[in-house]
Amino acid sequence: MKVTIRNVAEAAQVSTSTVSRVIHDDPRISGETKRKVAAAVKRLNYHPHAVASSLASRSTKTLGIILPNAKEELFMNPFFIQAMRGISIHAQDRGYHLMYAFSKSEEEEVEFIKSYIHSKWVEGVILLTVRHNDQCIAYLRSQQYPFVVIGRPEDANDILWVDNDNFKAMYDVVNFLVDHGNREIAFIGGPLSFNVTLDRLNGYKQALLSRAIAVNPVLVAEGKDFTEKEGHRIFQKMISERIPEAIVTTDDYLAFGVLEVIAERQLEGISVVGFNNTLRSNYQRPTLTTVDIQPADLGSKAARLLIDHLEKRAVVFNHYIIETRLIERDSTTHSAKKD
Amino acid sequence: MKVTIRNVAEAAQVSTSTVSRVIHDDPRISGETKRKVAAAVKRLNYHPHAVASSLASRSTKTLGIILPNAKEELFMNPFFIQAMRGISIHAQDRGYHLMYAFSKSEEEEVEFIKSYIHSKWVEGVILLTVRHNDQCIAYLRSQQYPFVVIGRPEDANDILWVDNDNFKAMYDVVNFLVDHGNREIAFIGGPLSFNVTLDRLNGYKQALLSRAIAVNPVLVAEGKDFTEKEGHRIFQKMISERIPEAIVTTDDYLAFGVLEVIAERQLEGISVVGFNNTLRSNYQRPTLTTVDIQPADLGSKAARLLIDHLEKRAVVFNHYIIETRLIERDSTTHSAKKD
DNA sequence: TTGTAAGCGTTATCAA
DNA sequence: TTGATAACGCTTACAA
Repeated sequence: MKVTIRNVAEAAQVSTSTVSRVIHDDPRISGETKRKVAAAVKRLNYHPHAVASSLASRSTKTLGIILPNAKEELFMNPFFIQAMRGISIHAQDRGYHLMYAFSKSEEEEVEFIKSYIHSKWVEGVILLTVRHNDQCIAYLRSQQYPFVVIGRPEDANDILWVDNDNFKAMYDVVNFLVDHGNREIAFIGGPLSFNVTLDRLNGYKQALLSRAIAVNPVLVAEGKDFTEKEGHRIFQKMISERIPEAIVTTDDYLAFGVLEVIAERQLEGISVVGFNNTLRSNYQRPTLTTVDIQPADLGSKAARLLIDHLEKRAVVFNHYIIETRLIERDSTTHSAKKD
Repeated sequence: MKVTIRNVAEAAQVSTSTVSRVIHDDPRISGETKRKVAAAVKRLNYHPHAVASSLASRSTKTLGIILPNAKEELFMNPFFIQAMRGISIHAQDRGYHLMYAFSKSEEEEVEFIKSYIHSKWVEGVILLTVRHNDQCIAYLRSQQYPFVVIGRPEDANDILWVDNDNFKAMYDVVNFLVDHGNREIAFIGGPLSFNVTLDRLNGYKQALLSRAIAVNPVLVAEGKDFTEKEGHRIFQKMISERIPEAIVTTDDYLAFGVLEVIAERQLEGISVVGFNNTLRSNYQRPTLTTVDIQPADLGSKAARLLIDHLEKRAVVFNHYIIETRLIERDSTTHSAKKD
């Protein structure tokens, strides 16, 4: 019933090693036997047993993906599925398989990683997010296990990572706004303890500097989180001191909060820009101008980096920078029709 | 460096088979040796090599998930990531691993399935969608390979599947609308070639019947697809003949199209209900009343059904029905504030 | 260019 | 209750 390499060998009148070689396209095999074996493989409908092959060759060609412990909310964000898709596309091209697991807490994440590593199922791990003081990164690093993370980790040396250029992304956004005639531009970001926030804040400051606009501290605010509520609170407070011409934020949800205040106060002609191109940004009224971080690209490049590393290709980089894309919508045109 | 079962055996002064038994909690092992071995395992920090174990036991405890070839669009729908999450949660409890792959076309899907099956990596396959005349189902069936599908397949006999009760879901929606004083209720569905559509149409008809309301053929329409555009087209045509008091649809996007027409024509007091609780339904104005199909539940039960089957538990069912949940929002209250 | 045979790290069968 | 030992199906020195 079950056809093994042995059967093929017998059918083709060669040894099992020869069959193995033909299957792996070993160059030192004659065209003659190659044909003979290939024919037998076909005739018997033989397919190598991946598990056996993995055991013998000590290589599973499998990567593991850890999905973060997250509130339902997080999965409303297409980021994850898109990143997983990007990873899958690249992994396929390189002949790698993918395993995944959702966790319920950060500790559980580490447990999964341990189980992946110890059981020797996966040869490398892909982390889809970086946390402050990330336990997973700490563990993987301590084990010297190959892994890549999406997002720039705190200590990026000797670690594989993929991220957007958050400085440049925000730098470009601010320039875009200045080009459109805005000078008083506010910045509302998440906690500055995140690299992302810091990078974007720096991009904001540098862009103003480059256009010879002074940074007004009153127009720069750090949020406690990335929520709509927080965006609302911050902007409400801000306008009691000064009403800017435009606001850049580090997250669509912060921007939604800002838009709410604008609607409530019936402020006019104020531009707002978000980050992440969330689904909602396109259905919000007005639709929100936002920065797409290209999650599928992030995923695909992460897979590439990790596989290159596993296969010890001449890896020049330990990271990739993925281009972002500004998506212009109504929140920066002031031509939004009022429903 | 690498510690194997052999090392543990030597350290504990027993045979490898004894170690293996202890690890698998074989009942016929004395407490004494059990302790001895456990100690050695701990001391040496031994972890079984999953690949070797799989080969010997002929069981990988791994399931494969095929993600459909889909337009970007589809992944805006949280269904997939939620279903994958549900699958993961259950699989973890049962000690199963998961592999996944995105495909670019239906043929490629079949190729993935073949590769999963032939390589013997996975013991069963989970399909997240059913197509009309589904090639994947046809192939898996022809190979007699264990699989489960989310959605009711065309020939549901001898197949494992998980689905909502689409008849009942729509039946309840219509009753809800009747309870709220509506009598002229229209139905706008996708192609009737889909079981889903048919089931929901039947639920609609039966509910009207039960409330002694005649079905008006003018108020029943079949769409060519599930798009916003199609919903718009159909409803526009429908109101040229007759304006209903309420509309039920088989998909949020169809409902969005209907809402558009309502806004354009400034019709008032018309209720609209969608299906799937898409992200957008909650940000649309008015927010859309819709039926949540509980994707995580669908996933989790799919995993359960498949694993039960693989482990040959006394499986009474070849399917599970997942409850739906009606989410009431502004589109059925007529109290929506107009932005 | 091909074959022989020793692993790869477990589990399972059989015997004790 | 435990131990030998032969699988599991393939890869890979090493030999020829």
